[in-house]
Order: sequence, then C-alpha cells, then structure tokens
Amino acid sequence: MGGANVRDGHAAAVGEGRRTRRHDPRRRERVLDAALEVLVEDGVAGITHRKVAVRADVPLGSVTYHFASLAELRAQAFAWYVEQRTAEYEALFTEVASREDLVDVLVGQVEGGPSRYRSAVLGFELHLAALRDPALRALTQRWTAASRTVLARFTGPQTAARLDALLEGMIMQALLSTDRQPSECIRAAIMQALGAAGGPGT
Amino acid sequence: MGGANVRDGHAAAVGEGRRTRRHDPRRRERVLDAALEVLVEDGVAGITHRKVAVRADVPLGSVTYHFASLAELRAQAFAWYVEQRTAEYEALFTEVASREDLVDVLVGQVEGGPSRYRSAVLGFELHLAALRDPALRALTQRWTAASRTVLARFTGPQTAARLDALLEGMIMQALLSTDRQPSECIRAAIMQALGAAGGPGT
Amino acid sequence: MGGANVRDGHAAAVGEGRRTRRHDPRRRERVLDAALEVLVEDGVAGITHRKVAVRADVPLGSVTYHFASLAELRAQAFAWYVEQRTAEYEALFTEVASREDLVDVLVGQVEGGPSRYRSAVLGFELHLAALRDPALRALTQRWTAASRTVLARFTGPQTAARLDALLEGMIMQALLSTDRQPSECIRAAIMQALGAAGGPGT
Amino acid sequence: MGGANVRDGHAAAVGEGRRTRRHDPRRRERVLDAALEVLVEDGVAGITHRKVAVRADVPLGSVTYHFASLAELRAQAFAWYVEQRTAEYEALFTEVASREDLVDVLVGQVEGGPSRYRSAVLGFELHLAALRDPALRALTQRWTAASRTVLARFTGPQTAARLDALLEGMIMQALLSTDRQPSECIRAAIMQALGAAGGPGT
DNA sequence: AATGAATGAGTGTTCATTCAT
DNA sequence: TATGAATGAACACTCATTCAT
Repeated sequence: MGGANVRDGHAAAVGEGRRTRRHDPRRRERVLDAALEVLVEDGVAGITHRKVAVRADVPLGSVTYHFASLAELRAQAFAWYVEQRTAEYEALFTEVASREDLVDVLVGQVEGGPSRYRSAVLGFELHLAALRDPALRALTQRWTAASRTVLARFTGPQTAARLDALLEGMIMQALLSTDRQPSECIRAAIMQALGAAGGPGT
Repeated sequence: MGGANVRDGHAAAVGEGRRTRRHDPRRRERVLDAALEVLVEDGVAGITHRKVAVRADVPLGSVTYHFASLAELRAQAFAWYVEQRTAEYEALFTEVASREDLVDVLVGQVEGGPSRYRSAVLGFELHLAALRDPALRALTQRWTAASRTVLARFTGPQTAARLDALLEGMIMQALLSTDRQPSECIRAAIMQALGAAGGPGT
Repeated sequence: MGGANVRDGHAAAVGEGRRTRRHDPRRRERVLDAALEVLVEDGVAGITHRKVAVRADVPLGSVTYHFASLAELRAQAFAWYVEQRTAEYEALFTEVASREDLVDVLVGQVEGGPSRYRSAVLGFELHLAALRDPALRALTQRWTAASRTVLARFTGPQTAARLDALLEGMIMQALLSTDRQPSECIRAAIMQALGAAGGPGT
Repeated sequence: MGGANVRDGHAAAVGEGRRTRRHDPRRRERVLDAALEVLVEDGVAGITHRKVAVRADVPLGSVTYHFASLAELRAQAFAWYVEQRTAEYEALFTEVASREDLVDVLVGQVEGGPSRYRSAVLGFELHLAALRDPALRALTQRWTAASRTVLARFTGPQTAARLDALLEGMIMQALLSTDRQPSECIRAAIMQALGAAGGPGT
C-alpha cells in the first residue's frame, strides 16, 4: 500500500492508462463518488485520502488538492449524497396519484431494492456523524426537510414526520433481521401511520 | 453505570498514581466501561487501545492483554452494553400498569432524560456496526428481542415491532433536530402506533 | 493470542486436559522439543516464550520458569538438538563396514530422507547463530568435532574435514535447487573427496 | 559497497542534520545499503524499519514509503546484494589465466579478506531465508547460476557445482573455528575438487 | 514449585498533511 | 494547476520479563 515502490519515478507512460488524464472536469465528482463508496463499505472513519484516490483511480495528490482536508472531503461527500438522494427521492413520488400508490412506494422503500443497503447505510452514517459534528447538521436538516416535504404533499406535516421516523426504524430493522418481515406487516404499519382518513391531514 | 472507574481504594496512594496496581480484579469491567465511553464520544471507529487505556486509567498493555484484538474489545463492550441496557430497559416498565403509564414511559423514552444521548448513540452505533460485522448480529438480535418482549407484554408482538421502529426513528429525529418536537406530537404518534384498541392486540 | 480472555480466571478444570499436569518430569524436554519445532519453522528469531508454550501445551509461566531467559531457552534447545543429533549421526555409521557402505550413507545424507530438511535447517540456524553469539560456539565445535570424529574413523582427519564441508554445501544446494541432482553426481563428488586410495588416510 | 551512506553534500547543513532533506534521489539505495548492514549484524529477522531508518539516516516514514512491507525491503535488499556480489565475484576471476591463479583466488576466497565475513553472512542468511520463503528462491538460483558460470569457465559444470558446495562449507567452517586451518589444507581440498587433470573437465 | 496477570518497550504499518517541483 | 515524495504521529498488536499468589 505504500505509495512508491516503482523503480522509476517517472513511471513510463506505458501501462494501463493512468497517466495523461490532465484536465479532467469531472474529477471532483469522481472523487466524491469514490468517497461515498468507501463510506458505504468502511464507514465514516474509514475514509482516507489513499483509499478514495485508489477507488477514483486518481493520484493521491489530486484528492488532497481538491479537498483541503479529510473533514472537507467527508462533508462534501455527504453533501453530494444528499443532493443526489433528494432528487432521487422526489422522483420516486412523481407518479404517485393515489393513497395506494403512496403506500406501494413506501413499502418498496422498506423492502428495498438493490440500492436500499447503500442508501440506508449512507443515511445512518450521516445521521451518526451529524450527531457528533454540528457542521453536518445543516445537511441532515436539509435532507429531513426535503423528505418530509415530499411526504407532506400527501399527508400533512405531522404525519410526514411520523412516517419518516417509522420508515427509518423499519428500514434498519429490515436490514438487520435475518428473516424478512412479511409485506403485509410493513404495509399495515405504514397505513396505520398514514391514518385511517383519506386525504391530507395533520 | 456502576461506579467502576474510580481508583481502587487499595491502590498505590503514592505520588503519581500508576505504579504497583498489580492484581486488580474488575479491571476487565473498568476497561469495558471506558470503551463504552469512548464509543459514545468518538464512535465505533474511534475506539483505540490507547484511548481506552487512558480512560480506564490502566496501562496500555493491560487492554491488549485482556482483549486479544480490538474487534474483541469492541464486541465485548457492545455485549456489556446490551446486558446493562436490557436490565435497565426492563426496569423501566416494571411499574407500568395501564396504557397511560405505558405511553408516559415511551414518551419519556423519546424526549429523553440525561442518559438518552448515551444510550441512543450506543444503540445506533451498534446497529451500524452490526450491519458490517455479522458477528455483532447476535447482539442486535438479542437486544431487539428483549425490547420487543418487554413491549409485547402490553401490546402484542406486531405492535411491539412497529413501536420499536417508530421509537428508534423518533429518537434519532429528536437528537438531530434543533428545536424539540412538542410532547403532544410524540404522544400522538405513539398512541397511534399502539392502535385505538385497549388491550393487547396484534 | 492474548493470554487472557477467559471469563473465569480459575478456568474450570473441565475441558481438554490441560490443567492438573503438576509434577511433569519430562516437561523440560517437551519444552525444548517445542522450541526446536519453532526453530525449524520460524528461525532462531522466531522463538518466543508464547509460541513455545503453545507448542508444548504448557502454560506460559512454565517456560519462563524453567528457562531464565529466551537466550537460555535458545541455547539449551540447540544443545538438546546437538545431543540428539550426535547420537543419531553416530548410529548411522555403526553398520558401515566398507567404503561402499560409507559412500552409501553419505549419499543418503545428502539426498535426504524425510528428516533432512529439519536437521539441515537446525544445523544452519545453529551455525548462523553461533557466528553472532560466541556462547554458542562451544556447541558448533562440539558438533563439528563429533561429526568429524565419526567420519575420521573411515578417512583420517583431514579428509573428514573436507567431507564435512562438502556435505554441508551439497545439502544446502540440494535443499534450495528445484531439480534434484542425480545420485551419481553426488556419489562422484563424495568419492572424489574421499580420495582414490582405499584405507584411512590424511 | 559504494560510498552511499554519507550525508549528501547538498543537505541541510543546519545544526541538527535532519530537517529539510526533501528531494533526495538515491535514497532508496541508501536505505538498501543500510538494510544490508543491519542484515549482517542482526540477521534477517533483525531487520526492522526503525533500525534501517536510523542506519540510513532517514526518517522512519521514508522507509515505509519506499518499501511497502518489510518483506519487500528484505527481498530488495537481498536482490541488491546479489546484484553487487555477482559483479564483484566475476571481477575476481577476470585476471585468472592459469589453474594456479584459479586456485589462488579460491583459497583467498576461503581464507577471506576483510569483507569475507560480510559476504559470507549475507550469503548464508539469504540461503536460510530462501529455504523458508520461496519468493527468495529466484535470487538464490540467480546467484548460484552466476557463481557456477564463472567457475565453469575453468572447470566444467559438474566440477563447478562441487567446488561451489565445498567452498560454501569451508567458508562456514573457517568462520566458526577458532583456530584457522592452514592454507595448505584449503589448497589441497580445492585442488582435489578441481580434479587431477589439467584442463576444463566435467 | 508453579502460574498467569501485568506492563512497557518495541514491532510493522497506515495515514493526513506538507511542499518542491 | 497538479502531483507524488516526504515525514512524524498514531495505530493494533506482540513480547520478554516480572511478580503476587
């Protein structure tokens, strides 16, 4: 893992393709994506310049150059995640027309497709990190506000908050339990949180 | 929570403090308590032999002697926490006689006394760690089972699970939001999850 | 690998059989045998109290008790080896009646049976260690004297010395080369070193 | 053997010495030379990043930076030695014109000049290390091939192999025995191995 | 006589960060 | 602007040795 070990420092531009990438406009984003990958795998404390650089296939100096410190890299990675996730989340609900649609989407949320693990882990990591680093609170608040706003379009603010809490808890449970809960239970819990009534409420 | 961390009475009493502490039973527990303190402050990845040793006022070698690896120290600290927390949690409900009592206790749970931060952080850290380390799953399952069993005495198993998820989500929200949610909302959410009916149900 | 990690220090005399071995007269030898095993595998610097204790299935304290220091353990292990090896070596030649027999035995020496690796490694380790630690010279001299004395019964002292050197070199070559040398070459080399003449000579 | 280890002329020239040594080409070689020094003194298991760093007058991080692991440092140090030693060895024989010259050089080899100890120890260390680490076999084979090729120019391949073995054995004996063997014995042994005949043979 | 808890020095290694180029 | 060599602090872990029992 040491950085060197190359006989020749100049590293002959032969090999695999590294070299000669100069002027790479999307490098920042590639680095941030790499940081998120590391985050998912190793947690917030597992982010290191080196791991991210390797993931992003970018020289080490490039990471320290674009991000003044690890804390900044971490913060921007989370910001980048929240931005993407917000858009993604909103997109999920654009087609929702009825209460049934809503419930379907939310159940799907808990039961999870392939990316549930990733987004759940990132979400929890962000929450936990924000608990300790107030600088990240702005992000969690932005994310919370965004998700509740989306939900509130169908339910009213209070129910949205409840629902949000319930979903977070159920997702964690789903990820941790060995035997998955039957869909009906999840559906029932969500419907209960939505309230008996039909339209937007409290 | 026990008063473990205080210097043992029979200790040196010399100037510096360390020296001649040989033969210190309960050292393991002191170390585990210290590990939990570090865990609360710095997270699961922040646990290091050195930090724990300093916290426990114990030489570095003592930590590595009693715990073969950091992973083991982590696991045992979590186990120690779950054990304590389970007892504590059950104690909370011994006096519960009516549904009103139950709701009161649960609301208090979310609004939190002084130790809510500690137990919430430890709980989330454990959940997140268990997501990555299957060896910790046994602990989360034991903890989940214990807390649901307690709740189920009043509600039936399904409602207990829902409640559990809701509480976890609301506690995280409460810890992260700057302005605390009014008690009534919390109470309402809990009552809704408990269901309209009176007795133990699903 | 830490020594502790047992919940109960007293370690209930149930399990596998460790406990209750008190008064074990051959313990010293068992420890020395274990030390030699470690020596073969990990080299002279790989000997540690712990590894030896595990190998010998003996408590750690037992090793430090019987051997005041690691250096002493090492020295005594080598001494124990030389003692065994000397007897073994002499036994090899008791049946030798003719020059042909002698050559056969020596060729077998180089080509090696199953234990050649072990004895060669131990021999080289001892030589190398003695180069640095004069306290071990007595052992190498004893061993050299013993082996030459045996050979000299058939060849005279000078030829014995030559033969000894040649055998050591050839054994190392045999151990290191991937393709084994044909027996005839080995035989020819040995016969050359023995000299053309028949009886004991120079 | 080059005078690498001296402080570079262009260095700090301040008081303490260290500081501002940035940009030091040839540092790798200085580290390897230092590693060989340590190897001679303390053996293959005595090589540590720290000892080498001190010997090379280089910060610790510099060693770990240039060599990803200790195993790699070890391997490269051995490789560096074999490279140097091969050239040196070949040089020894460039002036050899007659069989007498050859014998003289070989006897000198065994009786040793000032650097015999160093090269012998390094050679034996390499052999022993290669016995355990197959990754080093390539080096021992390269070295063996090189030395035999040189000898074979005068003797033919089989005699070269014999000679090689004999020399290795005799050098070890010479290093270990307190009273040096008379030159005539060494000479006689070598001549015997060379065979009675005059020209290159088997 | 025998043991294992205890401890501090030392190990290999990783890393954030700096800085000459 | 961009990079990778450089460095010192910190890390997890191993160990010889001591010593109370």
